[in-house]
Amino acid sequence: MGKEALKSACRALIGHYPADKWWPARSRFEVMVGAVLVQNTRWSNASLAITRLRNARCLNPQAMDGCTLPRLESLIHSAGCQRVKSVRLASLVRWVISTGGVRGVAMIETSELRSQLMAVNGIGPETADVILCFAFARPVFIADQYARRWLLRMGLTTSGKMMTYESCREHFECLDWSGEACQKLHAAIVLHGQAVCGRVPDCGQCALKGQCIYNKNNNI
DNA sequence: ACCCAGGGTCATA
DNA sequence: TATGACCATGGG
Repeated sequence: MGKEALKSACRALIGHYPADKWWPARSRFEVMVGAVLVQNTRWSNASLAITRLRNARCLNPQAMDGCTLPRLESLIHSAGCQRVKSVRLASLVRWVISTGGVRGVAMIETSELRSQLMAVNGIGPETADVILCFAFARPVFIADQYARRWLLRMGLTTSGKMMTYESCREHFECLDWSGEACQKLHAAIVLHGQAVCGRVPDCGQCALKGQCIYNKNNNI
């Protein structure tokens, strides 16, 4: 599949799944917190935890830093893996504060910011890219499971090798879109992935109907 | 009662 | 370097 074909497929997908302000958050810090809480978890569960944090006035770096670990655990309980995620949030907040707060973080250049995020305990490639894209509007592609399935279903098999996060990301480097465009693309990929109900594509159930690009070369 | 979701880390081989 | 166990909730 050529670059132009990929671009046009992406534009088509966004056209079918237009999502303006798809990531619901009132601040950049809230996006960062949400990115950790939603790891391997449905958004509905992560969202409940965010609401509890907000009601407890802990949805800012200073307040969260003053939170004890047990209290953090109970506040984010609904997101699951609370013992793991409370430690991750604490690590994240520590880094944010030591970097000069959210304003300080925002001044760091993208590739440097990515490696600093990845150095924080609990932040891997995907969470780092989510934060870069949705909290700071940086032009990065989020190569999550939905994106990998999407590529595979369009016929991009990686000759026996497994489709890793990085190998998927490389396919989209040619896009060179704005941060806002990357946000819309990720939203559309996720929405479409959810619409076809996970592993088994069924175009009858998604908005693309018969012309679903998932099924063009569906071999999963 | 099972199954899984908008992952990442750590221990093995 | 590459799988596997583990975390743990709420909804289907």
